[in-house]
Amino acid sequence: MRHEKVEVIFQAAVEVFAESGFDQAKMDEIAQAAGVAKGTIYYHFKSKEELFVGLMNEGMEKLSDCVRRGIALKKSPSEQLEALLHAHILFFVKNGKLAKLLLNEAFGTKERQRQFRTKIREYLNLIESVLQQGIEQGEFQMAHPREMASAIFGAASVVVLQKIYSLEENQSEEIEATAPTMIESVQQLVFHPLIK
Amino acid sequence: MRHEKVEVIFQAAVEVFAESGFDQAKMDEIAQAAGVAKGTIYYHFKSKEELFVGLMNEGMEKLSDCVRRGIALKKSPSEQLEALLHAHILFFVKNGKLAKLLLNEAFGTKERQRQFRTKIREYLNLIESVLQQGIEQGEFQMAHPREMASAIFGAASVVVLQKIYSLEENQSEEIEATAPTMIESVQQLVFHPLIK
Amino acid sequence: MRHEKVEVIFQAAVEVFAESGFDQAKMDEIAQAAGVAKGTIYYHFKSKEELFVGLMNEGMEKLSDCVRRGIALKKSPSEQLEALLHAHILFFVKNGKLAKLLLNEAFGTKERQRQFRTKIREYLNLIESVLQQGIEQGEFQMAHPREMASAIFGAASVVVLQKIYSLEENQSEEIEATAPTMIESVQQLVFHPLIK
Amino acid sequence: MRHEKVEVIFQAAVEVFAESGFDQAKMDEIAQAAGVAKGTIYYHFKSKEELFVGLMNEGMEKLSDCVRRGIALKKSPSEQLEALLHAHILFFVKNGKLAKLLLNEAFGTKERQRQFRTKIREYLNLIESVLQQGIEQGEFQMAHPREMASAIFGAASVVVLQKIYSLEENQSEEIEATAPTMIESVQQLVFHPLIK
DNA sequence: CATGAATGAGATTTCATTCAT
DNA sequence: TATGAATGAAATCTCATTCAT
Repeated sequence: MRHEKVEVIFQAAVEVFAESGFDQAKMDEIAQAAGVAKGTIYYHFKSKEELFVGLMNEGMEKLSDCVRRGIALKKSPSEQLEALLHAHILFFVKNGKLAKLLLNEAFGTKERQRQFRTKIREYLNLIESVLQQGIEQGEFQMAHPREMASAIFGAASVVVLQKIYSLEENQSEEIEATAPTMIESVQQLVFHPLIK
Repeated sequence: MRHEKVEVIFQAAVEVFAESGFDQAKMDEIAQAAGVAKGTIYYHFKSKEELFVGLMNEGMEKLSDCVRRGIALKKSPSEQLEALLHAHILFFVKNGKLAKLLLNEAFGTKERQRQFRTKIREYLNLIESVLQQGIEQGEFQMAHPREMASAIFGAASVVVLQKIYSLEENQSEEIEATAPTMIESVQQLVFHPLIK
Repeated sequence: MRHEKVEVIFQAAVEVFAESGFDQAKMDEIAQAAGVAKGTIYYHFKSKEELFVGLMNEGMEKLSDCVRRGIALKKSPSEQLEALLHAHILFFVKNGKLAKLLLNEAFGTKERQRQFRTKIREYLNLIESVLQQGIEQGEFQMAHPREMASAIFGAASVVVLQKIYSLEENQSEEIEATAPTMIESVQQLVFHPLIK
Repeated sequence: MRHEKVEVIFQAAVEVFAESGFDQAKMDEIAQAAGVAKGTIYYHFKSKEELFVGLMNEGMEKLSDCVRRGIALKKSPSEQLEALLHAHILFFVKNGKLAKLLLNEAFGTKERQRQFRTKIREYLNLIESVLQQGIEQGEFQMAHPREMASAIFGAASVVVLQKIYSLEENQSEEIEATAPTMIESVQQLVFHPLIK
């Protein structure tokens, strides 16, 4: 298993990065949150950037794993897509910090952001491959699966993000209770026409 | 009309903020890009934050106006929604800088980000009101119009953002040519089931 | 003329660098000695290294100028060499700080040290050219003028350095009074055999 | 005999200190070069400074011994001085690392540097005593043997140092081949007038 | 004896902001 | 109005030293 201190630092770093964003996050704050000395972080990570990238990779990895597991149980592409949306939203609901980081830090021209987008690109490819299979098997019909993947990713992500922040402003914390509502909405968007 | 220098500063600031994000953007850089002295910015704006907020407000204002104009021409809610998506995507395609800022800086706990989200909230209300009207007039059918508004906003925004960055990485600049593809995809997502 | 603050910073920097060496010299200390804020140094110099290199270049320039002026008045190579030694030692006596920096920081593999040695190399070439002329005009006789230049440079420099530090340890400050002694010694070394 | 690990650490430390200077030398680097853990160095040496001082003392000791052995074989002061120069230069040629440390770290106000200079002072006394004997026995003639000792020391040391670095820049490694040239030059400087 | 993870004091550098001109 | 030199608070990162194992 990973070194104990590294784990603690990771935990703290997610919190702080998610709360403040990369630039506003202070290594001091992360150290304090982790209950270690600042130097300890630098003993285990070469730089703030490396710590961040490690975090991101792990986060995207977990999201991917989680979604893949959800998909694996299903046969047909439409069931798989349904499971994908379900898993994606639930994951973000349970890992709100990562959701925040995702939209806060995924776009931009810095190296760390490019690395991040590479991981997102991989995740989008996963979505796209489900769509593609649906098309091939005659279940789905669409002209641009790549764009559709982005759109679905955006819908499912922003729905959760927006909910997180609006609940935060009302100081309400019961986001998990709203998960079904969000899942239902995105699934309707994808599977049923809005128009009667 | 607005003071000439203010206009120049605004122009430069959008560029720089979009390219670097709020924190990494340097007042020096903005001043240089605007061709004025750093002091001049502070003569017209109280702080970096105020400059940013001014920018955001103006940007969201423009987006709102643009979308409202698109809607105004249409009668039925479904036509209005179609026009809204069309206008939204086209606006982001033509104002990529704002699109970048939107997702880069909209989420977070800093005061400027909260102000930003207030504007986004207003824009989401606009979308929601179209959905609501559709429901009332029996055109649309959905359980959670608020969540649906977020989802649609996310889909339309992320589709453009993802395209912008993927084209940038290929050093291709013809994003305008891809607008129809993106519009078509999001409109299908909203109006037609993916499933045959 | 050079900017006033730049001059002040230069002055202070020579003191501090000479006293502590490059690594032990603190920018804080230089700022305090100069009576400016630390940021001011960085407004005028990109880095500690750049400040140091600026200093070195100026110092070696002055030494070169001083020696060249001494030489210019003389006709024969032997008179020129005599004047060179005289000027060199007197310069180091009057600019002890530079003398310290010279031997403290001229050797090493860091970039700043390489730059420094380039300047020293130029200065050694000056000495060598006097020796060379002396050989060509039949005044001097030696097999290896390049090595001889180094040796003469070392003799004249170390004599002063050693004196500076030995006086410092006795807390005596009258180094100027000892200049003739040193000049005489080195000139004897160069022009007269030790052996009767 | 000295503890095995201590020997290894000493070896590594000379390398690293010579390459980087005292301040830039990292204990980590020394430990790695020695193939021991960092803690091990601290088991054998109280501090970085103590390690350095130990090194210096040993180095100057060796130089002294070497030169003394050279002198011991000769009778007359002039032959002794000749042997001294020969031994000094050869020692620096074979122990370039020490030569580098000598000029890099001998001057300065830090405690370790003062200790270092004490050793150098002793060595200068050795040179001076040869000169003094020469004067007393009527072989030499000079007004200031102390200054002359410094000058000779400087000449012999800088000649080698300058050669070391100039060969390094040309990535040539055959310094040993140039030893006779250097010895000849310094001996001419000391024993024969440059002037015909 | 030996280790290497952990520490924390302290250094360099950045940059929003101010203010005298 | 406009300027840009000056500021200083604050952030990242380094590394000698310690100490539990």
